[in-house]
Amino acid sequence: MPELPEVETIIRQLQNKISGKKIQQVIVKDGRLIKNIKLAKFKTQVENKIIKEIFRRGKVIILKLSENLFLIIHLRINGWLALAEKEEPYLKVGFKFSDKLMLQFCDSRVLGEIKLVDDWHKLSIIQNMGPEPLETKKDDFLKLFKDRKTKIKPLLLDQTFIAGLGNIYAQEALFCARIHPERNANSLTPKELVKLYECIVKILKKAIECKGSSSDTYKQIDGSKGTYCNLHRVYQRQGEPCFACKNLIKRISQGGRGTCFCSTCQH
DNA sequence: AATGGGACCTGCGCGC
DNA sequence: TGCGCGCAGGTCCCAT
Repeated sequence: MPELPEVETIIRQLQNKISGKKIQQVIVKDGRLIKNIKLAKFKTQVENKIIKEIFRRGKVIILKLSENLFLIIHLRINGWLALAEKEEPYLKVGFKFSDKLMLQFCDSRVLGEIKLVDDWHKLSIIQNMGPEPLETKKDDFLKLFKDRKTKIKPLLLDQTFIAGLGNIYAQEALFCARIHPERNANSLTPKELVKLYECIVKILKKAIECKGSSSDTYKQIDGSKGTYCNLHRVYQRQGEPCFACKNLIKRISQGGRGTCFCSTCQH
């Protein structure tokens, strides 16, 4: 799934490759992804605009265009971006430049989102979003957990609590910190929270270094894979031996989503 | 505030 | 071999 490290990888690569380019033509293969604006208007508004800046907030990709327009891209579960001349499989919306390269939003499940807004700060997903884990100091991180009674794993997935973690990195961080995913957040000791903080930072940085996890459809913009999936310790490893203790990794369902963990190592 | 469910979607793997 | 079912999960929305 595209989570913080995958989205960070994408925006860094886009910054190098498409900053300053003019979008000559918008190609829409599936209009369902375009959410807040009529198709025809979307095309006329985006065509001939210049890409001024590329950044992200949480998992949201934001392209600042000329004339103060913002193109908002959310890959959700299965989306990926490609930069190529040739049409990729599952191409849904393409942005063609004058050199024939095309930024391609591909999505096999059609759950992704594209919006065009004049102020990205006003988007509700942005307004409700919790802090960036890599820009949060340890003490501020610890304060977030005060009075939170919910279970720790679903809490880490909650983007209004902390931004950017998804099902892969939440599970990996909990294993790294040796914390059981069903623990109530307010039962964690300061020592455990510090460990969790350090694990989240360490894992996200390492995953960015590896250019993300290509467990599913995610790829880099040139089509190559991210290699952090080779370092997964629990995600999708149910029934396989724990790398630390050899006991079998378990899988439970929390809030409708799978959680893999080691019941021996994580308490 | 917490929790659970459904909706959005389609590809894939499984059982029969 | 082929069909149908259920699962995968990010986010939003509604109900309890």
